[in-house]
Amino acid sequence: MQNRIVDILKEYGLKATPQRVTILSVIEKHGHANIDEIYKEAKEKHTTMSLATVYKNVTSLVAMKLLKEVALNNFKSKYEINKIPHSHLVCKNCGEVEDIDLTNEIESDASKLIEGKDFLAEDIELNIYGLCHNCKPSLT
Amino acid sequence: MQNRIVDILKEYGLKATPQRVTILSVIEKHGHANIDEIYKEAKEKHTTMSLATVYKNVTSLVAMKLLKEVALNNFKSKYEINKIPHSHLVCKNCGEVEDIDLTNEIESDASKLIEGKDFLAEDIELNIYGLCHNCKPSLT
DNA sequence: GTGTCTGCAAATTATTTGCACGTTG
DNA sequence: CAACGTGCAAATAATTTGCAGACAC
Repeated sequence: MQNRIVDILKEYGLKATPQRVTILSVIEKHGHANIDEIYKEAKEKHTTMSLATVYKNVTSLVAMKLLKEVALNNFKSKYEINKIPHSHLVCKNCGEVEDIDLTNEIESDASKLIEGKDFLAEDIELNIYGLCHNCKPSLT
Repeated sequence: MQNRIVDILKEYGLKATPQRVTILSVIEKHGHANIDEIYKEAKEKHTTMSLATVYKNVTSLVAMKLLKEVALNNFKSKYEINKIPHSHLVCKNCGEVEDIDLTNEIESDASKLIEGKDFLAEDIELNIYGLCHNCKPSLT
């Protein structure tokens, strides 16, 4: 598991420092995490971990597309491992993000939408905001 | 035009201060604007306008759903007048946002996606990231 | 007239940077 | 051992807050 991360980092020409590996494994474990969540949890493994290190790593890992930012209404951005396109269920109450499959249908509908527009589409992002299974009962 | 904004504010029980009306008309004029853009342009009409006033107004107008936040990867959130659901073309290079129609097809595909999930969907948000007509020629 | 709103300044929070030192490859 | 990465502290940027005076209604 850690080895897989180390291998991926090497592919990208990045040094597999323990801090960096920890940051990635925290994100992978949770699926999605914001800077503070990453910092808090990574610090448990690595008491010396600094917030600046989290920022620097997340920024560079996003730049090389190993991570992907998930910008959210009302909440701080979360970060996920960049994998095949998928969509998100976002809880308006607690900010939790859950992945769901992105069917090809949506991609093809999206390409219909931009037909005739002078725009070069690269990624499609579908976020569905609502209430997750935990928050729904208490708020409805 | 300004009158329409004044009427809407009254409906919402908000005082139609010149600052607030200006903020809304700046957003309406541009379609989408972030805090700094709103501030900069509103300040031209209203030399005394403070950034805190922009923040306070945007926050409360979003809370009462007259405005809607558009959180963006890599850029500061923009704000738009909250109108019927639609999608966005987001330029990765310059951050410009353009509206496109959200067809019902996408809504129905989205409801298929969440079928069987224990999640109460409220809004659907589709953002297509790529290069706008201005940035495309220089970057491809 | 009064309750809301503004503008300012200060406080808080978020993010970035520079640099000396440590570690990976 | 060379390049890269870390941790700390300081700098900068972003956002929020408190409060006194101004203004909408």
